[in-house]
Amino acid sequence: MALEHAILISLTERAGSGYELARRFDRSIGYFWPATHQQIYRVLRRMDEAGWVTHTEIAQEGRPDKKVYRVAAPGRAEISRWLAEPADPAVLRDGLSVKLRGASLGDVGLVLKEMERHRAEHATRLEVYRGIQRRDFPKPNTLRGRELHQYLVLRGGIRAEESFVTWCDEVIDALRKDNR
Amino acid sequence: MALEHAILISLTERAGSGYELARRFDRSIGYFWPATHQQIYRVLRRMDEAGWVTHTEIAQEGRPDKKVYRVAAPGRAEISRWLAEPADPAVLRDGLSVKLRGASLGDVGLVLKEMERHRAEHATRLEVYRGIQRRDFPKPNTLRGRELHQYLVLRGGIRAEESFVTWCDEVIDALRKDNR
DNA sequence: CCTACCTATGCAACTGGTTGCAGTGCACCT
DNA sequence: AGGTGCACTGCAACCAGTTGCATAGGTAGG
Repeated sequence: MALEHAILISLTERAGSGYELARRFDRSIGYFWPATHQQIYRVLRRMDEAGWVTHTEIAQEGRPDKKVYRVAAPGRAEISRWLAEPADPAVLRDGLSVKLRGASLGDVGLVLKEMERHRAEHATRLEVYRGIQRRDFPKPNTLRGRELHQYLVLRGGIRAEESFVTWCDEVIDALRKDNR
Repeated sequence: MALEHAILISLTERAGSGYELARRFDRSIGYFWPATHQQIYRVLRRMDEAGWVTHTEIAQEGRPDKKVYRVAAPGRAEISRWLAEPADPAVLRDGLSVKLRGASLGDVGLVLKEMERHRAEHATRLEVYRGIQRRDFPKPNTLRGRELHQYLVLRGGIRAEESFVTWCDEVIDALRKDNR
């Protein structure tokens, strides 16, 4: 179960509250390990009880108090233990492919529309990734250690989105030709 | 929930038992919508109760009896209803990326090994896909309708695996250089 | 002024997916 | 003779993830 570890890793980079973590997940680590705030809160509490993290309550004015979590020694140990065990293969669940496969049982035109919509969404996300690359990693070949690793993960996202967009184009093109 | 629909689509292509469906999922539709036999059995029963599918019990000699399911009219209606509604974006959960991101908190060499292992697995799967392409779709530009759609889904798998393998190579190369 | 959204945490109920087990009979290997 | 593996279905327990809701003050916009 990698959610614990994704949170721990994110917390080593910077301490934060459940809410903040949920935001972070929305725009970085959650691209390949999505999580809702609910899940994050639950896992944080569990890890707190297990002693992997500690929290300090911070009173705020004008906005609700928050609990800022940071990784404790057992949490760090747990990360390196987990890093050493084999990762199971990435899970992909793509309803769009299922639809495409069954397209001829319904309105193919609608599936084509869906394809175009997804193409647009992934193109947007690709631009987001490229923006991050330009802003945060302008000189990739100077990177080392943690920053290099972060950059490489981003590269994976870019590659995945690129190939998704290209695939959509191939599909859209083929469906249009088939329709003529 | 696309598992119902993945099963229905698979059953329109060919009627079959839960067990057979589980096998099929293992080597085709399950590549982008994985499911265990347990899940398939449960969903089949639910769809049977809902009238989306019907089953005939088939007594076999030497091996256990089986229930062969086929799609009923309401099931077909349900497919085309579902095809017309928007698909939510593909979900990816990739523990390997999480590991890479946190690699510097543990033994980077081990993460590199993991990367190589995953690279090999994905290369194998890529070869499987390419084999299917050669065998089942030797002349892609003559395809139309259902076969075209199936081919296009396979193309998506090929593209995804290709880009994954290339990414692994990029990562492996970069980690090695960083280690020197 | 009212609505809507943001920060912040959390409970409760639910659905989807996983794991472990159990039974049965045949085929194959050692 | 004994073990493993395949074909076939299924129960039970569990774990992970989703959805809806509650609370509560602050800010921004129509």
